[in-house]
Amino acid sequence: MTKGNKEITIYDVARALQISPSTVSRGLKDHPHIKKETREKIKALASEMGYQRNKFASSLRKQRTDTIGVVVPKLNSYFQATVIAGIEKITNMHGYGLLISQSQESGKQEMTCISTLFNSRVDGMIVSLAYDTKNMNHFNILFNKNIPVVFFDRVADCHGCMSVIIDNFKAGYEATSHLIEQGCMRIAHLGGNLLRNVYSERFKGYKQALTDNGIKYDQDVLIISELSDEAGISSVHKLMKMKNRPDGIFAANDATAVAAICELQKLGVKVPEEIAIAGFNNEPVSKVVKPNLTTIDYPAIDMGEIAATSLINKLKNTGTSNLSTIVLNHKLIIRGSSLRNK
Amino acid sequence: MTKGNKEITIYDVARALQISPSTVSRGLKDHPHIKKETREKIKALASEMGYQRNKFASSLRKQRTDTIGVVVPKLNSYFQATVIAGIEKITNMHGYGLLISQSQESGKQEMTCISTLFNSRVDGMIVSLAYDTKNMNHFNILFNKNIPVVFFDRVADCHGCMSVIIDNFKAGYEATSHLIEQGCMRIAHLGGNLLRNVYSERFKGYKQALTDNGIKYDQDVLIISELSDEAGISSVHKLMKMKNRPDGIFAANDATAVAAICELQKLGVKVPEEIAIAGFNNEPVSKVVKPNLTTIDYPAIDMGEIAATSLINKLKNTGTSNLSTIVLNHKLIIRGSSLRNK
DNA sequence: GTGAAAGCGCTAACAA
DNA sequence: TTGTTAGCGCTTTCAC
Repeated sequence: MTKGNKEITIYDVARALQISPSTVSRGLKDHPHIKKETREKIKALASEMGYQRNKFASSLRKQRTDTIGVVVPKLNSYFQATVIAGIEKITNMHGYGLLISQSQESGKQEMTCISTLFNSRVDGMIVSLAYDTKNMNHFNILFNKNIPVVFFDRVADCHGCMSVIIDNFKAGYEATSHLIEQGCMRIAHLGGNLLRNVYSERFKGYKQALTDNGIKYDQDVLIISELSDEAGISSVHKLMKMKNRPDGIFAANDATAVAAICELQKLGVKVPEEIAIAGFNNEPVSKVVKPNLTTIDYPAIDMGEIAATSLINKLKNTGTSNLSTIVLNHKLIIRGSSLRNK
Repeated sequence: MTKGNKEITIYDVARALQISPSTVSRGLKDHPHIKKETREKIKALASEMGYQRNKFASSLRKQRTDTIGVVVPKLNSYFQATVIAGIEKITNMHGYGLLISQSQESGKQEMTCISTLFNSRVDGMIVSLAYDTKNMNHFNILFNKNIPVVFFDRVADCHGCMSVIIDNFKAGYEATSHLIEQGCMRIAHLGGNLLRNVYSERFKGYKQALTDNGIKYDQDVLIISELSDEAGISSVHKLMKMKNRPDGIFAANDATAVAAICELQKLGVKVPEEIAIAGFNNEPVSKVVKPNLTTIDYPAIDMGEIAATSLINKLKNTGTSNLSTIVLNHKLIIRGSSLRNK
């Protein structure tokens, strides 16, 4: 478009057809007022002439962009990429474009993303919060203009935004209970920033499971980190140095759990015999590590599709758009890392 | 923007300042004809009033969108996400927006992506081809309108498009030579679609290394697949059924190599003693699998940055924008999966 | 150094 | 069922 031959406009089509531009405009979008015959003619000629709607003129006029912004912490996980595939599927179906950006887990970068997308005048946004986002002030520009936001996975409770999540409390409870069933008496938790719902809920579930099974919660074996590989490794060292070593670990994500397994093995500790381990997310790597990782599976593609559908419903004011939270099912996947020989 | 209070425009700023809209427009972009003093005043008030440039009006008028389209095969790899981070960094610096889409490794889906981005009137595009893209016809709409395209990693030679790649031939040669040095005499190759430069070059390098070391290339141990986990598994079965089993495997990506290692171990075959293995890409999983995977590392972030920089140079007609191919360095990372005890 | 004015291509209220 | 018309907000040529 920069240089090449000039674009075909509705005026060109109108002139060729000896009708008015507005009729062309209407015909192109199947406006019911236009005679079917005329519509067909318009569409046929338009496509023959290679007409492409000019989104800028249209957005300018309509005060809508038909574009949705997406902000995820990182793109490089199977989970996120799959959620996005789900979002893409739905938004494409409804003729929305997608502007995707990554906050790189940084609250500061997240502000930039939000503000960039805001300046691009997206109609709505789908967001999963960065690891260290402290408050939601940077969303105010959106709320002030009534730009709807749907959160998924890492959500926040604000301004009645919709959220799509799983029951992280229950999942944490189940993973921990499973470890207890396997005979663990002292279970460490490698958790994330408790500001994030996903991590605080998983932690609460963990604690509740301990309590319900008569095990005392011990703060010494709670290790909060950014849940990286390195964190997994250093956490293991910390735990192994204890006089009172844990015999189980529930990690809030797979990366940390996997790093922990590898490091434990390096230290000569047997998994699951000496320490049983469970992770979270069912990333593909959980099937590579030996023993395979017990973890929580949750439906990334559905999360994306549902988040997108909710947002579009809200934008179009159709469907049941005032649901505030949608909770999807998760599943505990039991594998070798936690299964003690029976 | 949909409903909320109306936007501030240059007219509002102009009125408040008792000057003309054109002066405001110029002042905002530091046009040299405007007195410095006036410029400052304009900018101060504009930001105070919360003015945001309307990109649609601007694009409509300028016939440029300041937006770049990106098409990658899949988002869910460390490599791709990192390339994109590199692209984002550069494009943000230059005030370009980014439209990202995934072809899901399907040539058909790739057509849709290209055409959607084309309809969004991106100024230029950065592309890594899908697994099974057969021809480049769907790029013609871009070439016809002089929309510049930069390819990275999975590139194609067409219309003088720029490409950012590594020397896949050399990398394949090195990986194979390394296996030979470790004593492998019969090396299988798990390759990808030879239509893709990356796979054909890796294959050629493999073949050349065999030849240079006096090993006869045997087509029986070349297995072409879509390089998935499943492909790794079934390939291993196929190879293990042979009377004349290979003692080494060079896989064209890490996923396949890792799946192969796991499956071999399941079958009771020792890696690297009985079969030495090398992969490609240095995905994080290569450090999880036991033994750790020997692989080729290449600079994803640089690839993204360089691709973006080249494209922007081309768009702005600055820099050395007529380079056709940029080749980055790669590195053979030797790990346990190929290291025979010495 | 600043302003007036035209127009980018589309949509929708209103008119016919 | 179709046409007329008035902008959406910005940029830029031309004039002063």
